[in-house]
Amino acid sequence: MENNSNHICLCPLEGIINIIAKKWAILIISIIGHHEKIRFNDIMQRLNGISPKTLSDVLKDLQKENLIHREAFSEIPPRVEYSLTDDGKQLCEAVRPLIRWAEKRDTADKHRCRGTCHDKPGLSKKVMTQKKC
Amino acid sequence: MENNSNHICLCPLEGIINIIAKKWAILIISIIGHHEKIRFNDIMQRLNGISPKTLSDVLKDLQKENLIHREAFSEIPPRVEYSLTDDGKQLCEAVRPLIRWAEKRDTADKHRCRGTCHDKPGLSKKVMTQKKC
DNA sequence: CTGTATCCCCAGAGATACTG
DNA sequence: CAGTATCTCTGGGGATACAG
Repeated sequence: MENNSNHICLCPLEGIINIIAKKWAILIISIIGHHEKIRFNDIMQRLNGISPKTLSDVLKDLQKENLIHREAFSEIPPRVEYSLTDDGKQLCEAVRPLIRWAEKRDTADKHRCRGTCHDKPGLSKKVMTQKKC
Repeated sequence: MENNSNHICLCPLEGIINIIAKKWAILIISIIGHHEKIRFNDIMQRLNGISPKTLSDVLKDLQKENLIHREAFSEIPPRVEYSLTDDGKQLCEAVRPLIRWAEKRDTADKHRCRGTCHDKPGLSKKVMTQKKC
């Protein structure tokens, strides 16, 4: 790749960085993106170890960014379903190459993700430990 | 249906999150990716306000991740040139849809990027080609 | 020119307990 | 079930000065 003609403006990136740089945001977007609708606790379980507060925070952020949609049912017990907005779906798509790249890199380099995700030694603590692969 | 039929593996995401979630990482990757080689201070200027320490930190991270290549010349004054490795180039490609999405969103929504990136003081003309919004 | 070496600060992430 | 309410604490990021 060389200095190709298509320009790039880094300014918009500042915006998305505030979104995707959130530790859990991409994860959550991806998870919701792979379900039409998904409930709070389901997300939480899939994120293995996220605290409800953190999840709640990110969820609210994503709502504010108009990336996810929140639908609450006035039932007992309460039920809330999250889904992607159109913007969110587009983001999810845009993120997919990134995930592919990560997967390729991951398996090519060290086969980290081979069903042993639940006990990975020595991964940085910033990293979440996923259990399902 | 929520458990096994439709899952994606989020484990690889751990890796990339530690990379792209760094506030400046994607920016830097993109900047380097749009130059074959670029020097420390050039990056710094384009990042409008990053401190040398922060830049240095991220740069080292990216090196460690084998995403960028660092070539130092034993000259006086010293010269160091950064470029993307193959992995870095792939990442740069993978990130592009994200940037496009961000651009689209940006201009559609609020036109936040109104030329602010055009007039950073002290930028040389030759890099202005990429600064088009 | 290309970085280190320090010091500081606060937002983000976690843990836990509690509520509508 | 779906979240708040607190409290803590770490480390990323900034500023500044300095070194090779």
